[in-house]
Amino acid sequence: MARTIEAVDRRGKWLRVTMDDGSRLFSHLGMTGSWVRAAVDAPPRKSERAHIDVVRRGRAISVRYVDSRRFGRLVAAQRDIPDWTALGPDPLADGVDVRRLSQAFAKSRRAVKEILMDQRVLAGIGNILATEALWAARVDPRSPGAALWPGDARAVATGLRRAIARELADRDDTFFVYGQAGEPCPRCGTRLSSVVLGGRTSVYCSGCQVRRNTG
DNA sequence: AACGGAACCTGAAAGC
DNA sequence: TGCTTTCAGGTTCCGT
Repeated sequence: MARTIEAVDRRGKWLRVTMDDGSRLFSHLGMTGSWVRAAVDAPPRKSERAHIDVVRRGRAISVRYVDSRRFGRLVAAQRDIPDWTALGPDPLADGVDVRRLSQAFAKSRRAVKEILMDQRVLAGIGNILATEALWAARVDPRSPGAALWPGDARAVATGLRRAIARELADRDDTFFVYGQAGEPCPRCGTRLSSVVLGGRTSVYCSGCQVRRNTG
């Protein structure tokens, strides 16, 4: 029953644990999930959904999967699952390719923010990064992908890289516009607006994020 | 195929 | 104080 973990890797919001017998474990944290290390004999914490006991350098450790909202997923499989294989490039591991972004935008009339959050285009871009990147690029999140101007893909790519870098630096969860609707735009002072796209709140500045339109 | 909207869950915060 | 409503860092499903 005991197996040896051969590799742990991440792609976008998915984590993959590969065992020496080829079996795999996939984990997605959803909105509220987390993995927490604990003593093997520690009682389950609130909202604990699963646990894995491992031996590392001779010491037993328990890793607990906690997820109050239960949107996360934990999947055991013998091979890679479609949720994993369908993922686009990972921005950190593979970089953000301007041409790929540009092509994804060009072939879709969906709002640019929804395209950015499509995990097949880039893996791991969620509401925060998409919101921050479009603000940085001065692009209105409602703009149809196919209506973007030349140079927009590059600006959005740059915005994504910056937003990711900021998140990694972790300034105590401070964002330029995410969660700041009603506050002044840090760039031009206009009151930040909010609109729902694909069921997700999208904050943007009507003053400096220009809407691209077709025709 | 593509789009908007609801559904899936719980809990913290805001509103009354 | 306490009950109700709203909202949340994500994804999937369903009807049009």
